[in-house]
Amino acid sequence: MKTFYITTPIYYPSNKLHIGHSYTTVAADAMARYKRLRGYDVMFLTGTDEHGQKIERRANEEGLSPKAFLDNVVDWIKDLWNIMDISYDKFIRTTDLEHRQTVQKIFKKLYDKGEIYKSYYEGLYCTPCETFFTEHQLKEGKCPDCGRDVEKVKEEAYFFKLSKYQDKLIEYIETHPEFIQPPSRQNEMLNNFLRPGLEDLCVSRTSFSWGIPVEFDKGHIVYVWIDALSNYISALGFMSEDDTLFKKYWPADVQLIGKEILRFHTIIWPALLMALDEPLPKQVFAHGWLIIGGEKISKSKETAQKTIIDPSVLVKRYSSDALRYFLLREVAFGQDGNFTNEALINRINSDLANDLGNLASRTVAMIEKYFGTLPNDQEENEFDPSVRQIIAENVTIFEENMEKLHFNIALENIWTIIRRLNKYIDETMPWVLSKDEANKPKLAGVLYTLSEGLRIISIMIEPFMPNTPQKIWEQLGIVKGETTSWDTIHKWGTLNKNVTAKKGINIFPRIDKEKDLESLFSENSTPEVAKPSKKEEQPSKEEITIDDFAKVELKTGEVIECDKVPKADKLLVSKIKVGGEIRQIVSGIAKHYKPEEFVGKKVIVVTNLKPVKLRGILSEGMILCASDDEGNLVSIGPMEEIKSGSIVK
RNA sequence: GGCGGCAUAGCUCAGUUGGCUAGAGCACAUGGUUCAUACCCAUGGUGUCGGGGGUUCAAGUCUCUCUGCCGCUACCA
Repeated sequence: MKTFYITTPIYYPSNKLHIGHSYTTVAADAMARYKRLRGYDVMFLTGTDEHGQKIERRANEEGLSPKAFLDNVVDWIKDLWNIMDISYDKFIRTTDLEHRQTVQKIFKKLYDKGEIYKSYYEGLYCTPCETFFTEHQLKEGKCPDCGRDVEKVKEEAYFFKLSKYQDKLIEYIETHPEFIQPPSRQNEMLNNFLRPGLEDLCVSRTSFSWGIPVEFDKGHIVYVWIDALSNYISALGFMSEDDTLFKKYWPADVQLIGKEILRFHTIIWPALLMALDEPLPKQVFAHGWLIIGGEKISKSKETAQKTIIDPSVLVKRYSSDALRYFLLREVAFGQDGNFTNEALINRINSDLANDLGNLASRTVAMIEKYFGTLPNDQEENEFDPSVRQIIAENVTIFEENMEKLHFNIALENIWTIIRRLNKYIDETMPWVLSKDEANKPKLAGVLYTLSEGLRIISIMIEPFMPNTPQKIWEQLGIVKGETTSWDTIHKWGTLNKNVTAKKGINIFPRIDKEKDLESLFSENSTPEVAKPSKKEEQPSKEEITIDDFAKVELKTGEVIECDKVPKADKLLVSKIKVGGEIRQIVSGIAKHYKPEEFVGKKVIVVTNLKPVKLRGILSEGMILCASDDEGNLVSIGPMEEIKSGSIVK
């Protein structure tokens, strides 16, 4: 039997998951279900990445041990996948004993092979500039900014020889165009990372303890790269006593990821596998993001506040089938797309209720009304050939699109069939046929075509909407089995002629959009509303004493001059009058302030910060700014008049 | 700044190797229909295919250039 191994990333459960995580997982699930229907032996893996400093800190905040904190979140996640009908075969947690052991073995093996070596965090350090540089950043062996000598600074750590794989990776990507999908991402990786050159990768830390210790050097913790990435093979028992699953399923057929982690999965991960002498996944597919509320300035906040993104709320309200359909239909897989509750309801109403639900409803109603059970005596009509042709064509294209993970087009193919059948009813006008007893065979033929069409549709939607097919089958008297297998969608006439229909509840009821959008919020006292999810809440820092704070010298000042730093997108260089002196400060605020509008601003300046050079320009201090997790930034100044140069404390 | 991508109907987008009157869905309008979930079917766009040059018998499709967005990347003390 052919195997199919598909993975999602393992999610970082420092908080609850949101619609974006559901998106990836639903896509993987649809693919897994599709392949199972096609007769593959499927392994579908998802899970959680549970180590690291942030988890440690979050658990602390909650007053729990990391493990106890994680168990709660993981239960929540599994519940979510349950109500979303995610049919994963295995859920891996990086805190699983088996995973921890495998990671230690992998680390050891790489170390023994000389792929990992102990060294020092050996930056080439320019002391005046306080900056680490890599070899190729240097200009003639000197600091590229100030031209002075650099020195090596050391800190003990383990390194993976990533640089060694640079050429192999380039060659692999160039000779395997299907490896990185969509193709546009290939250039990104080649141009930005591979061709400029790779540096060896630091794969251990000594700065935190919540993680997997390096077996032979306990002070070191395996850093995220090897810990998290190897889940894809540790889940299959790689390097364990029983590695039959690994032998059976590896290499993965598709690894789905969000585009933000492309680099790890197309450079570090393959390099690790090369170092282990294991084959690379056949494909890494980076899908886009669901944008909440969009980028449009005027509307963004309002829309974001009015968008519920907690998937469990949406599932309870609209059903998992509807949400799953929407996620994969609305946006081209691989591109970014907008997510709004309104768009969701629109899709449910027009595609699911009006087109599909209503087609089933009217078909069943007519069979029930005119026959109850269709007679054997059935006659074709002039429109049948074209219906059969549309179905045959779209079934074929559908399968091609599924192979390419073009879910939205695949769904469109199904809806082309649905529309054709709705049209077919108008063409054949069964209610007219029903008025003449002599037309009964013709009428039965029409209703059979509709039933058979619905049967085929119901099978095609199964990967996307696992609960809906059964509802259709029940109403058409179809029993899951031989007439619902995948192959039969190619065989027109599989359905027995004596279709017996029994009307049930509406498969997809229409939704009153206006009312629903309102109640979506009133019913949920604390709805999980949209917030850009890419940046997590800033964790609070360690407590400090007043003496620590006193080390910082803050003074008021005024911007008297401001210009863009050439060749830098984010930097502005300002002259700030602080009391009697004038300081030059470089700040990364060009995205938020135009130089001319920054002039005249009253600001607060950190005046005893060690000067550094940024882009070759001396910066003597720092301007205080506040920034939120949505990327907004404002400078902070005195609220009322006060003499320039006043101490702030 | 470097590399890459995108700009097509009110909205979301398709448009293979350049070739007949530029498409789909949604929304809107008109007509039809009543089996059905106020649904379905039909019809309806004068769209400068972002602006401007060029190649060609022929360009949304190739090339140059300008403009505007986006992604990755460096600089955010």
